[in-house]
Amino acid sequence: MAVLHPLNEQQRDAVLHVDGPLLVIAGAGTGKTLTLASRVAHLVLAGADPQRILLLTFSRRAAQEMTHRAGRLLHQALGLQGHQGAPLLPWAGTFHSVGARLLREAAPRIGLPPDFSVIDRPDAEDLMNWVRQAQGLAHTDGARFPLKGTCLSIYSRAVNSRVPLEELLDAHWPWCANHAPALRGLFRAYVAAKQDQHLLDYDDLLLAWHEMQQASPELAAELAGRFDHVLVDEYQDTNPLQAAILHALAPQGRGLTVVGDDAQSIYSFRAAEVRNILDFPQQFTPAARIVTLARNYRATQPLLAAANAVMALAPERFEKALWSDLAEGDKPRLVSVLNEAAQARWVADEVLRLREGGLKLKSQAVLFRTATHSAPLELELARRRIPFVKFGGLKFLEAAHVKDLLSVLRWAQNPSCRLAGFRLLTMLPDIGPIRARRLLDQRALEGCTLEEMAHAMSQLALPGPAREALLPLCSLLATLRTPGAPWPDDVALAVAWLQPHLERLHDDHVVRLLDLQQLQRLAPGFSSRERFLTELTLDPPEATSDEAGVPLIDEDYLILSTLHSAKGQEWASVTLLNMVDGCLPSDLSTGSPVQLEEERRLLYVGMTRARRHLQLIVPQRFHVTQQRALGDRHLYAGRTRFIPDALLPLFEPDGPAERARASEAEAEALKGPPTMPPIDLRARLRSAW
DNA sequence: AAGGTTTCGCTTTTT
DNA sequence: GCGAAACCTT
Repeated sequence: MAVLHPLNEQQRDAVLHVDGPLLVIAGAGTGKTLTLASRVAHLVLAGADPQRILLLTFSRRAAQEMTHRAGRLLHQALGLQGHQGAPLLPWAGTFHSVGARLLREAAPRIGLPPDFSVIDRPDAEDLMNWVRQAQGLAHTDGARFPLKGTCLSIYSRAVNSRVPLEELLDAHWPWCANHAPALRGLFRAYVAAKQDQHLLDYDDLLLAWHEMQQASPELAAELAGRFDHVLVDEYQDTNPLQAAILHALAPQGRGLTVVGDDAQSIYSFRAAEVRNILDFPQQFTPAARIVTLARNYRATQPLLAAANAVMALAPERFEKALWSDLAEGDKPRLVSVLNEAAQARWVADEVLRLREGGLKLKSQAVLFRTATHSAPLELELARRRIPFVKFGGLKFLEAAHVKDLLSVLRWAQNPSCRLAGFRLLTMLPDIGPIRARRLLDQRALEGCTLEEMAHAMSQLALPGPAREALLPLCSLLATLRTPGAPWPDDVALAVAWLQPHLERLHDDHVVRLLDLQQLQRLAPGFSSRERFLTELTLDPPEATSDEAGVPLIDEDYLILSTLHSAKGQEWASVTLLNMVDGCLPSDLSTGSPVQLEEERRLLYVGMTRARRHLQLIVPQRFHVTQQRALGDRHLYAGRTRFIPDALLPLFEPDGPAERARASEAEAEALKGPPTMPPIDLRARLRSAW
């Protein structure tokens, strides 16, 4: 069969496997996507109904990639011509987005309001904050209560890991352990607030899905019966809750395929459990079949040797060494530079040098541990007019004005959403938290007609300007809530309402308005207001439309990305920034061996993104923001502990500092007195206590 | 009661 | 170099 032709033996095994559960251990660059897409195409050719195939991936981007490739394979196999991109796999998406769709559909039967809104992380934090204030936890003198973000992290982890609160606090937030009872009360109130306002946060999408399976065996069976095949990508990054959902979807493991790589598990902070993938086979009787893909088609042997060596130092791992036919190639380079500024200059130089050599900017990427690490490089790139797009970090959707617009649409869609109402009302002149709350308590603004809303206003003594500003909002809501209002004209109306307020509140309203217009252009791509709101919160547009000049689609640009966002991608050339202890592993993640191991895998993920060129940059001296109190704001940092001296033969030393050192060494040999080694000031500071 | 201003404390990774 | 809480002015 044509679909099988380009595959190797193991890949073919994975594609042809029938019936029982299957685990595919797919190392980096071993053709995982091709294999999974081929399996889907093969299933369809063998008679499976695409409507009854559930494909769960980690990100929406991965889902698109997968459906695209499966579609192409099918087209080729069926000898179809051209562009007939039929909606091939309607059930491809993230756990969260699929959960949202299933819940929306089942809402009437499970007591869920059909107009529920999905809220993203910042909104959930706002709500948590609201409840936190209401419970008087905000200003408790003495024992500081955890901030909203921390509260939400604890809540989320409790839900996803299914670990009791006290145990969780002891393990991950020991300094909050004494707040356990207060946190429990807070969470209870948080859940009540969500239910009152018809809101589901990210965790609810999984939790409610799971509860729906548990609450009714009939419903569970019905859900399971809906799909003949369930395929899960990046299984190493699933958490216990997702594992439980999956188990209920395919109790006997029939038609269940999971694919992953334990060496690339990097989401434990989201309660992902490597154990999920390691224990998968034994969950079933007979145990699941295991197919291992170890032949790497991406990188050259020298790059793989270095990556393998880094992972080989991990105390615990699933034995598998990647190999490649591509013997030719350079070792990865370990580049010493003086400081972060020198790092930025070196990277810019190198990027241009490679481009001269014929490598497009788009096939080069610069990766880093945290979004802020790229700041000096971004400045340097802007200075030299090298276009780039950054992935990870701040999202378009998190900008205040974008949230304002979405709040209008959401409040129209879901009148119970006080979160949205509060946000909009407090934007108006002379309306602050108190009046906003009073207005919301009237509940009349939840109505559909102007008359109802006008009544609410008359109940309150409002200053003139507030009254005047409130009217247009009410009339907008009344219009948007009229059944059968034409979509996507809603967005234009909302923008028109928002514009004068933005002009009044922000100096940079021109840029903000441009963002909203961009959003307005996206709207027609969604079938309804509800889909627009839901899909946008579950899959925010990646790149920020910053004023820095967003490159045109056909223009060439360099990729900047966090290591996490680089998952699943590959580039001809990859440069890793700040390969020093404190950045990787991150200072915040050196607490436990488990965290440390995850940082090691993060380095592995970064290194295995490269096809031909791999550069690891080590700034000798770099700026540490936490150390302001010390006069010297720069510190000497050592090379990352994941590349100890023993591994150096696998790397090629490079960089100006390296050359300087080489010539220095030469001079030393002639002169005599040794230079002082770099001092690890931080170790000294730590040992002082 | 709102809204602007200052000061203090913390600072990852993402669906 | 950022957000939340306290402080101060209208």
